[in-house]
Amino acid sequence: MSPAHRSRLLTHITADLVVLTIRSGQLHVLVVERDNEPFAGQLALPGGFLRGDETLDRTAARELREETGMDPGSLHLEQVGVYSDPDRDPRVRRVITCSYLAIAPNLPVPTAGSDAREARWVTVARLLAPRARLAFDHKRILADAVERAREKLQFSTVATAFCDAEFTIGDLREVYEAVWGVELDRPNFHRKVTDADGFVVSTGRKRTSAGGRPASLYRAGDAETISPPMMRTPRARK
Amino acid sequence: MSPAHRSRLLTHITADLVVLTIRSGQLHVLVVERDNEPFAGQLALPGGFLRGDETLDRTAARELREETGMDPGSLHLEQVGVYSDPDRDPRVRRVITCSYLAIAPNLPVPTAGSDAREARWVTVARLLAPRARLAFDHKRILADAVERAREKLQFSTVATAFCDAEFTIGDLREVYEAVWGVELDRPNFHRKVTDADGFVVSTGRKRTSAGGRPASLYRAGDAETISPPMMRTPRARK
DNA sequence: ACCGTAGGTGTCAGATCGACAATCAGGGAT
DNA sequence: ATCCCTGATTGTCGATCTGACACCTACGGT
Repeated sequence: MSPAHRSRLLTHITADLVVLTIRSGQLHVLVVERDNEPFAGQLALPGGFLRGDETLDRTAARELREETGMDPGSLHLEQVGVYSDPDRDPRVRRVITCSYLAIAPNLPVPTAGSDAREARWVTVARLLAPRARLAFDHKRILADAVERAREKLQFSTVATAFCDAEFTIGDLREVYEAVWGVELDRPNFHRKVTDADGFVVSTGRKRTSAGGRPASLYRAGDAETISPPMMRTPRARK
Repeated sequence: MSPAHRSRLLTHITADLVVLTIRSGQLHVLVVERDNEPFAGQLALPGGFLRGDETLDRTAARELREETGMDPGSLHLEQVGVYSDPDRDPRVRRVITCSYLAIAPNLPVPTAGSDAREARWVTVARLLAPRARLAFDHKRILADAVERAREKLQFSTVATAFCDAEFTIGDLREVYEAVWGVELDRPNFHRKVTDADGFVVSTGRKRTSAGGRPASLYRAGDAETISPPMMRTPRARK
């Protein structure tokens, strides 16, 4: 082992959060501005250290509440991957992180969190742009989590996690369009989603928004997977 | 924090391997018999501690070579998940592990590994049976990795990682049948696989084995995903 | 009353699927 | 040499799914 690493046998472990939501048709992620070195002033994903008596899942849930004021019980939260490059954190103690993907509906305004740092929504497109910078290896972590979300939309029903408890098929379609960056055929999407077993359940109600016929309201069904899967058909962006 | 955990702020990190292969139509996993406490004498997944100067991916690759004598460069190796229950390891130092799924063709006899402990293949079915026991939380880790493998067969081309460099469509079909525990329709499987873009590439050669018409040999194609996916059709087991 | 907009249904041709018949090409037995 | 058994591979067909797109519905706004 090289001398540079001899002093780093003690490792700390963190959970970092990639909290995604859709705002006005764009995929957004929650970021905080760092107060301290390293990377002070730069944007980073929210996250924090594992405590001695908790699992990483609990760390992720706790940080979600502490840093963003959101309720971990109410939204989709799943482990994505571990990042363990010895040099990913320049501090003396080596830090390994486990990333979590969280999916939230639009409603909550995160900055309202209690002891939250300056947390805010930024479009994923902006943070993944070639010249964009994030602290540590968070750009990579973000990219991996977004890719995970894109894949999961195809085969699972997580898309409903982006919506409120009651939503229209149009809302759901906007989720797919925002996350995949494609435009989907309305009629076909409607049929596929309503025909799929356990994806959406009709409540009797309707919602009448500005312009257009009132849309039926649905809530998420029991199913976790969709078969056959939703297909990501490449067509020109809106 | 409770006193019981106060002394466990220092954590060690391991990589554990779920090495899968197919032997005579059955899905097998590589296990070792533990020499030391805890769980001495019990079966466990191979794995080992992260070193100060390496990533977890490198730890997994190194342990694969050291404990099983296999060449990590030649087989599929992917991170699956992190297991961080504070009580998952009864030792004083808390141990968090990251599991890796490795997929190997049948050929290598693992016990031939250099400084390998007693390593051997056991059917997954046997280890996942209700009354079966594995050290630590390795039963859960195994179950999760196998489930990951099952899912990946649907949408990706990893099934070829179970085969030798050159293989027949029948070999590939046996992989699906063993991992999914179903019987697939030969003609339809053949068509689907050969029609899928970049899944398999025909070498000119043929292999003539005992009984039956000689089968054309293929090698893995460039594609990593299959679209449309392979469908797991439930039919009676052989 | 008319228009714009978005929700939702109908239709149709082409692709895919699952089932299964039929044909091909070896080895082994007679 | 011939027949039989086994698995590989090709054909066929009806049921289903998909993607494109016409068309009808029901609101708010003007």
